[in-house]
Amino acid sequence: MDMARAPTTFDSFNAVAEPCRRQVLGLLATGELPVNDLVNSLGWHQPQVSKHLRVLLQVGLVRVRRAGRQRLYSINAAPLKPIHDWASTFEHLWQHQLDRVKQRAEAKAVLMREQGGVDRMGPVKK
Amino acid sequence: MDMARAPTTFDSFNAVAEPCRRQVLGLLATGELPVNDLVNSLGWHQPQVSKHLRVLLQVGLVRVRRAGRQRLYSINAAPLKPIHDWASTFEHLWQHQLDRVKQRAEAKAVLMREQGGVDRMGPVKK
DNA sequence: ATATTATATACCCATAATGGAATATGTCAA
DNA sequence: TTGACATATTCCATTATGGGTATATAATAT
Repeated sequence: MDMARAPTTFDSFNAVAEPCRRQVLGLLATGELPVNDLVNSLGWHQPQVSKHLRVLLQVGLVRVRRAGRQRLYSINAAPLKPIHDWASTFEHLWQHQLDRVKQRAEAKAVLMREQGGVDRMGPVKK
Repeated sequence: MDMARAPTTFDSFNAVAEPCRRQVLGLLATGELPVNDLVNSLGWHQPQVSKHLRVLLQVGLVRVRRAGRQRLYSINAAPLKPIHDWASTFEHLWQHQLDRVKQRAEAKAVLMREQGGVDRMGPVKK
């Protein structure tokens, strides 16, 4: 009865979920750019670029400045911080997981050294 | 002519764009939980919870384990790392921005101390 | 076998997003 | 003014979401 899905302009999480928009931000990370440069770098149709920029603008991830007949877009990374912070909340969890993977790998390495086995699953032939 | 929007199950970026799903992950961060516990904690309808869990499962953000007639869901944070890493790419940008804000605040504070002015915009009365 | 509990799926609806193509707006030049 | 260039907006078709409600499936208890 209400929204089908949070609009892309709802917050930076939604705006950035679209891979295209992440690409745009990636390019803008190097500095201010006019729309046409983005169009050329990305190889997309100009309206598409403008539309993605509009979404980014609405969530405050980019700023615009007019220079003659072009509009120079620049990044404003601040709204990405909440995303980073939120993900950080879970950092210890994937660390542990990676640790476990690493430990298992090391344990295997030890076994190999001890028994001179081969790095392969299954029982080791005696 | 193709996808209207990347499916929520496309990657963790999209899965996590939905605030509800972040809530679920938040609860699971404390440990394995059966669906019903989530339903009670969140106060949503059970099918809704199951559906969100399904999306999280498809992008690998949760694992399931059967225990009798219940299914115990646990978090698997690994797919959040790419999000964290991606955001980190821009960290220096929002740092700078924050630094600039802080610097401006400090500069203002200095002026206030020097001239005993009031924290207000506009020209300072001589 | 049947009832009960726990969870998943199917169906409906309103909303909206994406890319493409065409067109509008705005700015500068001649 | 007219034309060329830079960018934005509108319209279209396709796709899929998320909530609600009803129902299916699975496991346990009686």
